[in-house]
Amino acid sequence: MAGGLDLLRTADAVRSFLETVSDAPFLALDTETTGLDPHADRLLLLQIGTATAQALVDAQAAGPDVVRVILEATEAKGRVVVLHHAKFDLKMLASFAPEADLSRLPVMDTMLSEQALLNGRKAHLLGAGFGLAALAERYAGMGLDKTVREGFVAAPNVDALGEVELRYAARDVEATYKVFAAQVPLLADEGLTRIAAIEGAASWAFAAMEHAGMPVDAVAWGSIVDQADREKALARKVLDVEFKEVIGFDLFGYGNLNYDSDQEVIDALGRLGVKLDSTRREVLESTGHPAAIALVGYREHQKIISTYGRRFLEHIHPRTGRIHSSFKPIGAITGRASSSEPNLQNIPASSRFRSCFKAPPGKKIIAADYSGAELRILAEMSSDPVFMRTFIEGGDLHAIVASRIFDTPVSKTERPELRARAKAINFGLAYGMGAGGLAAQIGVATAEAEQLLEAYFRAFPAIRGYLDRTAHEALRKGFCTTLAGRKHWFADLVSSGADEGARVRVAKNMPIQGTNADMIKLAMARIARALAEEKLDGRLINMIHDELVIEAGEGDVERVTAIVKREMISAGAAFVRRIPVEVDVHVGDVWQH
DNA sequence: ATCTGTGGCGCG
DNA sequence: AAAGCGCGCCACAGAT
Repeated sequence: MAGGLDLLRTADAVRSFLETVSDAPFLALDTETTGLDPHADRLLLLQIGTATAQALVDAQAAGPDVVRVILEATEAKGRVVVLHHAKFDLKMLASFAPEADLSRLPVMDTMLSEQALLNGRKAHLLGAGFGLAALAERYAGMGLDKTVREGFVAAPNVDALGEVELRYAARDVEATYKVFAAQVPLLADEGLTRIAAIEGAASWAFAAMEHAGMPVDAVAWGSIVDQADREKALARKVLDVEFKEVIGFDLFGYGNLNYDSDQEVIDALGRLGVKLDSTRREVLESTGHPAAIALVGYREHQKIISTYGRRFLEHIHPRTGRIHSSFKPIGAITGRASSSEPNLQNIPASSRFRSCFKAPPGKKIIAADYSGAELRILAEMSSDPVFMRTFIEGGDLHAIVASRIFDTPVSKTERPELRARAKAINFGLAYGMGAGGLAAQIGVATAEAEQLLEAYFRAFPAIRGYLDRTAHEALRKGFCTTLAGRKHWFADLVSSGADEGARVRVAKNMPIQGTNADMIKLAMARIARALAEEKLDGRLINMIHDELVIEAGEGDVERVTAIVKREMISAGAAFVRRIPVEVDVHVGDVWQH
């Protein structure tokens, strides 16, 4: 239908069209919808094609069969389907064709590919941004007028669309195709083909996860907030007494000090003789002053009320009754995903919060997390013999490290305080922590922390050698890489004024944190695929960096659990090849470890 | 009345 | 009172 702007209204017509482009190495796909909410808005158009021929499909007329036709066309030819910001279209398609197995669609995503290509070197871009219009301009010299989109929101059906809207819809497919065609050699040159494939494959898992949402017990959650309200009021009374000498009171007996204002708090504490230039918790606690201690308690209640208060519950969707967070698959420069509106990756770890996420009747919640992922990755990368042996034979790494550094037997019961120090070093060193930081972390003098670090690296020279080598090499090359080949360039850090120390710490940490992200994304893609293939009642509902949360039907929970564990381990083993990857699983009625 | 940057803090 | 990394959300403060 090149040139023309006819609408295809049946799945058969789409099949015929796809036969005319069967020589194309890949297909581009896009949708136009009446809005952004897959649980409320509708699919209007589905556009598919190449750089030279695009079909516009009246989605409502053609019906969900059109998705099956597309799946068949890609599978027969072994072709990928390219989308820009696939997660959005896939969510819309999931509502449109609930019976279709979208995990079978071999997706590549031009937006995620671009983010992988520019990770850490965005600053040099003139037309910055990852929107399709920006990419079309950069790669194909095509101008796209995104304001046309408003026409779709107002349209009751495709017949209400004008020539302008249809032409725009076709150009989006043309642009997506051309952008990807231009990205393919760039991805190959940078060694990012594998990463782009993982991101594309995981985009359905992210889409399905957002679409499913998290089940939350609003009543139970509300009672936590109610309790925090009461405790905050009590804490305020205590604070008013502590500060009574230096503040005023209103007619109702309330102190006029705003305990949420750092400035006012610092001033008031100063008048009590406590001189501070920060109100961070450690600082307040270190003073030992009862007013400062009381502030710490007040802040805990205030944190619950503000960040995890009733506004959190406003994210419950009116139609599904669940919380549909928004995930950015590449949300961090390390390659980690991030979550927002609401952030489901920083729910307080205590069971009183987590147990509010309850499985509906007949379902269970599976929580599966990589055990000690970052230290295993460090062991893999450094080939440290003690780390490797400990993970291979199974043993308490923190205790073994402590025994070596302190030259005395340590276990969870024997000298546990030394084990705790070793644990702090183990985690801190991978991020480039210095003696000062370690001293603060474990509460010793800086000189003592220096000796500890020295003892640590004497005992594990391979760790120091690896970290120094990888940082040095990264700074020389201008980028660092994960085990799967994900790259992070330092250009943006440099232009933002980060000193060499900061860049060294990123160079040490990003490969570790980012490899963990590579692993779990590959696992997510494979899990979504396997669960669909086995027709099991199981779906991803959350991911928290090294943990996956799955909702499963009671009858399938054992098979789902086995698949989740198997795929997480095998995905980890794709990159961590010489160290066993372990996954801890917990099954229950609520989200818990 | 909004916008932006900062400090603080929840998570891994 | 941050020279341990990565996020997002909140309230405040100073700006427009």
